[in-house]
Amino acid sequence: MKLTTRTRYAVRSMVDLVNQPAGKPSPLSDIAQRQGVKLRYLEQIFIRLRRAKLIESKKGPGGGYFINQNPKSIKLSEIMKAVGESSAPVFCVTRNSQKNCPRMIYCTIKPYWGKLGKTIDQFFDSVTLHDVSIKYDSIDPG
Amino acid sequence: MKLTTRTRYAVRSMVDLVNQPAGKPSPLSDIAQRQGVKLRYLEQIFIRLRRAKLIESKKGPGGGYFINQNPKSIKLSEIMKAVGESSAPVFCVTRNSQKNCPRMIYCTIKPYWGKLGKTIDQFFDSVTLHDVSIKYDSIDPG
DNA sequence: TTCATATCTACTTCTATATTATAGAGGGAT
DNA sequence: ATCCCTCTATAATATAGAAGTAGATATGAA
Repeated sequence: MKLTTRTRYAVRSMVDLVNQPAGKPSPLSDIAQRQGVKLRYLEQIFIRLRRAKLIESKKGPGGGYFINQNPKSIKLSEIMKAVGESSAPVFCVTRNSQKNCPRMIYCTIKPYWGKLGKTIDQFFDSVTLHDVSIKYDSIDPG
Repeated sequence: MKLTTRTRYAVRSMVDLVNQPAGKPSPLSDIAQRQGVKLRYLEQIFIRLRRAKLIESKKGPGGGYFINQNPKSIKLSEIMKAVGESSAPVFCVTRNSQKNCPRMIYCTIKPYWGKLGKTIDQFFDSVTLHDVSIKYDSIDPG
């Protein structure tokens, strides 16, 4: 049950942006260097983030990417969605592809995969960009 | 966040075994046919399940695989573990590989990936083979 | 006009998963 | 004893999707 690097880089880069001076664009090359990620790869990720309106961009010298909203208002689930990561643990629990599985009528397992997907969804919905940007205080020892 | 086919086939095949006459070995070729999975692939999965003592085997004519314990006592987490699926969403939250990530000292995200992993773990720990073998009664509409 | 930046499209490489293949070991039946 | 059925083990190959690379273009500030 691994996350893709696209997702991980996306979250890391968003945290990186949060830590930059507010309103000041960061060139992607700087972000790539700070995060130790190849610029060309990060480009593709940032285009998605921008299209999802999670970040804004400014072209030309002095340009770059920046966040123009409160990190507390951005959920991880939005970042996931922007870069195309799905929480569905199997293909058959997403709405579109239900019809493709010939077992769906009598499959006794599927409802549990659905539950798992929802559990994961709830996690991503409950954690904000702000949360993952600050030092974690372990309240519950779970 | 997809499950591998190895995991899915493992769970499906275990359910298949539950539905066979108790104590009577099922030849793997039959299971493969019923499940629509290639025998050669299923062989590898079943060896792992047997090594984990989740199932037993009998060689020779009339032999095959069978379950010799209560499906209520087998957790999905045991099946996952047997076939090598991990709930860790990123490599750095498993104990062994912690040392490999140079960011672990100051990374503010990692604790949340750890939490996600635990959440997934809890799910797999809370669902038994019996659960996924019977028709699901949706009690909570969540 | 020049340069720094983002944006877009396409292509290549890589790797884990999935699949196939080959050989062997054990055991029941005749 | 021999045969065939079954599991067991390991190796080789194929595939798909992720990861990474490249080239060309658009935009805007100085």
